[in-house]
Parts: sequence; C-alpha cells; structure tokens
Amino acid sequence: MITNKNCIIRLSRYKNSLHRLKTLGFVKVFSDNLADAVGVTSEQVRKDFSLFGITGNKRGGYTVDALTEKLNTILGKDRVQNVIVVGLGNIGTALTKYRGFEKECIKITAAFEADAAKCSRKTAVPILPVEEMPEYIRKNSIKIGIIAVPDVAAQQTADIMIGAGIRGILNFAPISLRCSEDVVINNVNLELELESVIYFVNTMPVTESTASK
Amino acid sequence: MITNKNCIIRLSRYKNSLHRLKTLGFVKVFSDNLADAVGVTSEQVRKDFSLFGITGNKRGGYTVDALTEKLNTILGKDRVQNVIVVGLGNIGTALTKYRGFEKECIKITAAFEADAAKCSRKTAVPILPVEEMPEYIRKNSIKIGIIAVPDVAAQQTADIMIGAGIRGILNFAPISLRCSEDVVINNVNLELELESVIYFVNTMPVTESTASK
DNA sequence: TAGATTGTTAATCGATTAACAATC
DNA sequence: TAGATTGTTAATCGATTAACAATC
Repeated sequence: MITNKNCIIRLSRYKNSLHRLKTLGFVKVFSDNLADAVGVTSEQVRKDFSLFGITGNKRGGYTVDALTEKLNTILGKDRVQNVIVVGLGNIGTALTKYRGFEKECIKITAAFEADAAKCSRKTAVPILPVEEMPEYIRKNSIKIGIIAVPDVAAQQTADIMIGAGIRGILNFAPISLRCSEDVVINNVNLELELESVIYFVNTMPVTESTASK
Repeated sequence: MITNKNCIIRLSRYKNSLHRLKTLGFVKVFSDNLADAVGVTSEQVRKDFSLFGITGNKRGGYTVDALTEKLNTILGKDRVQNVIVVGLGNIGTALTKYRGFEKECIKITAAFEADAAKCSRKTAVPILPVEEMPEYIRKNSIKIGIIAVPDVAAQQTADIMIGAGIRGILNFAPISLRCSEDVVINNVNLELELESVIYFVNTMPVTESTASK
C-alpha cells in the first residue's frame, strides 16, 4: 500500500498538468513533459506511475486521455466526494464558499456551526447547528470532514466526527489532532506554514540578486 | 544551515507547547514532556535542539523561560514580522481577518486587490490597489508576502513581489510557483491537501472499529 | 552514590535519484 | 535499424530512530 502523501500530491499535480496539456492539444505526453510541467524529474514521474501500475508505451509515452482516466480513478475523481465543514469562522467560511473544490469533484454538502445565529438552511451550502452533525454524518454516510473550529474545541469535534463515521479529516485548527490509526488526519497549520517561511527568510544568506532590493 | 522544514515546524510546536506548559505552572521541562505534548519521541526533541545548539541540564531538563526565549529568537519571534496579503477572494479575506497571527508576532500590515471596488484605506488592515504594491513593499521593507490570487495571476504576482524585494512567499494559489533559489516559496494547496485525505480514506482497509459505523 | 536525563554517534528506514536493460 | 523512451533495479541521500556514554 502506498502511504507516501507526497506521492499522492504529485499524482494530483500530474492530473492537473495533463488537463492543461490537453487544452493545448496534446494527445500523447512523455514523462519528460509531465516532469517539466510539475517541476520534478522524469524518473520521478515514471517511478510514481510504476508504484500505481500505470504503464505507457516505450518510445510512445502515455495517451493523455487514458492516463487522465487512470489518475482520476486512483484519486477517486470518478465520483463526487461529499465533504462537510465544521466551524464557520474566517477560514471555515472561506472554505465553504471556495469554488476551487467543485472542479475536483469535491462537494461541500453542509457546514456546521455552534453559534445558532449563524445557522441557516437557506444558504447555498446549508449551515446547520453542530448538534445535528452526528446524525447528518450517519444519514449521508459522510466520510470526510474539514475542521475549522477554535483550537480548544478541535479535538472534541474530531472525536465526535470520528464517532459518527468520519474516516478522514483536514484540520485547520492550530493543534495537532490525535486519533486511532484507522482515521486519516491531515493537519494544515497556517501559522506554522507562515512561520517556516519567516524562519528561512530570516536565516537565508543575502545573495547578490537580493542584496540591493 | 538547517533546511528541513519539518524541523522548523516542530520547533514552533515545541514553543507552542511550552507556552501551554508554562500556563500549567511548569518551570522546568524534560524532553519527554515536550515529546508527549507534540507527539514525537524524546530523542527527536533532543536531536532537534542539538541541531540548533540548544542545551539543557543533564538530569535537570530545560528551564521553560530560557528555552522559550531561545526558540523565539530562532523563530524570529523576538520582533514583529510584517506581512502583506495579495488577493482578497475567500481565502485572502479570511487570512487578512484571521486573528491567529497576532499572537505569533506576525502582523498583516496591508492587503492588495485588483478590483478597485474592494479597496479601502479605512479598514483595520488597509486594502490597497495592487498597482501600489511594489512601492509599498520597497517603502516598508516588506520581506514576506501571502499570495491568494487566482491561479492565472499567481506567477506574475510572485514575480512582481520578488522584484520589489519580497524574499518569502506563502502561496495559496493552486499552482506551484517557480522562483530563483534565494527566495523561499511555501505552496499550500488546499485542494491537494483534501485530495490526499480522500485518497487515503478511499484506499484504507476497513477495520473492525470503523466497519460498523 | 544511584538513577535519570541529556546529547551525540551509529544504525535504520524510506524516499529520491541514477543507471541501464528492454523495446517500440 | 538506430534512437528515444519506458520501467525497474541499484545507489544515494537525508531524516528519523536507536543506542549509549557522559554527567548532573
């Protein structure tokens, strides 16, 4: 089983690049084309493909359509993935409205919020009281959830979600969530991402090209 | 020079945990305490510290205050880090309003937007026309920027920012930005983060504890 | 002192990169 | 065929983990 997140992310990037190449009229692509488009080496592309049993034609590369279909199947893009959002602060609201998910076959079907004043069943994505979440998850067999609640509520929210049947969480609360091995948690911590940029900028030597600016 | 992003992120986590431990009344901590708090091993903690020349007392662990100060200095938290945001769509707006940065000594001093109708100098964080960005960067010696513009505008935006003196970028546009070696770019792609969760959920074997749910 | 904890060195592990045989 | 490209195997690299001497 492939457990390397970077590898999956690269697969998604290949898929996105393929889409662009198709728009440009490409019918076949070589590992070299995809490598250039994504910014990796062609060996990396072929290695990734071989891990998933994707084969091309020696000398002939890969057919864009066939490759796209294979990648879509692997990435679960052959069907709509229903996702819920919990917590409608700044980040949660932005994600609920975010248009970038649609084209990736990801549909946010509902959002949940503790503050009753923010709830509404009439918005494009219904905003429901957080108490209704477990029932909603069970009734609609939701497997994926996004956490955007304050840090103090995040672990409890995760536990409730997992208890109701959620198996994968994208967490934006600035704490590392813990869970059993059979649930996937991907922690995205915006402060930490920015802090690492700040660190590298502050420690990077000033080079010729940046000195005068 | 340390180039390992994960290591820097762990350092930030140690710092955050230390803050919480201090609140609980801790005066000294052992590598084991921090390891538990962050979810790594104590060897990892000590190894990370040794990379940065942080030493404790054999048998006595680390003094919370001294350690906090050392970590803050390494992470640049001994002074305010000024940051700008470009693009006021859903994500950019959320980041501009986001309160989580303040406590980390990160200050968003201005936001830039192409749509003049969205601009305003009267908001808490001024929203300025994107044309004014290069001048603003130069005048205020801004080194760090957040990109939250549509994908088609992202590379051009980055080039302009770098040309004006920006040396580190946190990029939320769903393309991988390219730049010279002396600029740090951290690409945070929300679709890809969610897609990797979806992949692992869809491929993970259903275990006893998740089967019935 | 005895016991616990640090800090460093060595071993392991996994991912990336390189090399190259297979073959279209 | 000759040349180009794939796909796999081996080598390298870097990060994590383990082991353990030093010492408070």
